[in-house]
Amino acid sequence: MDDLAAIFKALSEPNRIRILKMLEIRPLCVCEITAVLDLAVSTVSKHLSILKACGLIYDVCENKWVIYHLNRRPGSKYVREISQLLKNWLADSEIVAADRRKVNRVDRNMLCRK
Amino acid sequence: MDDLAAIFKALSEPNRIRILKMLEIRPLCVCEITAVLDLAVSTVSKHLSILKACGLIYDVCENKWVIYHLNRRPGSKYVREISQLLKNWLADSEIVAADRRKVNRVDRNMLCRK
DNA sequence: CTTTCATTTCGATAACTAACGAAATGTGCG
DNA sequence: CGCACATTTCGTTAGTTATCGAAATGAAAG
Repeated sequence: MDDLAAIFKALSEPNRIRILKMLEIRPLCVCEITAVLDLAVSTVSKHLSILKACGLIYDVCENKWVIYHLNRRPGSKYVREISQLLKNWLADSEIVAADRRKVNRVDRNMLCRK
Repeated sequence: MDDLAAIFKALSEPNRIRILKMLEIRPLCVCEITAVLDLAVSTVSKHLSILKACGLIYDVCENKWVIYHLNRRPGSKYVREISQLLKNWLADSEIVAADRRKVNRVDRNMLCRK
């Protein structure tokens, strides 16, 4: 019950939904997500930790980046079934479409090498 | 997007999930739900207004009671599909089982006539 | 082994939420 | 009409959350 409520809570924040919809395009590092959402890095990191804590996403260290992936084989049946619904939703959302265009333009090598 | 987030937020509160699972048994008035959850009436009324605002439940005035019903034909596809999942979940939850036993014992005529 | 830099953690603040009791609302009955 | 009573609204309080910038962490590269 509390597990389930925690999953719903994770999904109750529009910025976190945007992150999940972005990750459907491709795995992303923190700085790429930050660039798309236009929030402070620490804020994005916190959102990611919440999504990760309930199993919606997972992360992999790669070179100097932490790459976040959509979890396509979740252990929890709640996560599995809700993720499946979410994948089919918001295809017509203008915000999601705009985020995805930005995802295609953004490149961690450009963003982070100063 | 914000609609969807609002639905997830409504579902992110354990007491509100309990209310939805109770309403699967039968429609209930505010005082019956209050008796089962053991919260202040005003708190329960607020939870019900949140569930109603996003279309998960609806209410009907009947005599001196306001009877809340699970919305089994939601207009929103989000509500429809999430409700369907929720109906199949938490069957094994001890809290839900206990609430449902209480629902079967509770009677608005006994509760409210003093 | 020190510098660089992506990320996380910390500390602070403002906004929001759940909870309560009391007051207001509204409905049915005498 | 006016009373009884179920429900909602209001005002308050305590706890939580989203956000930021600064400091800490940790890993790769010179």
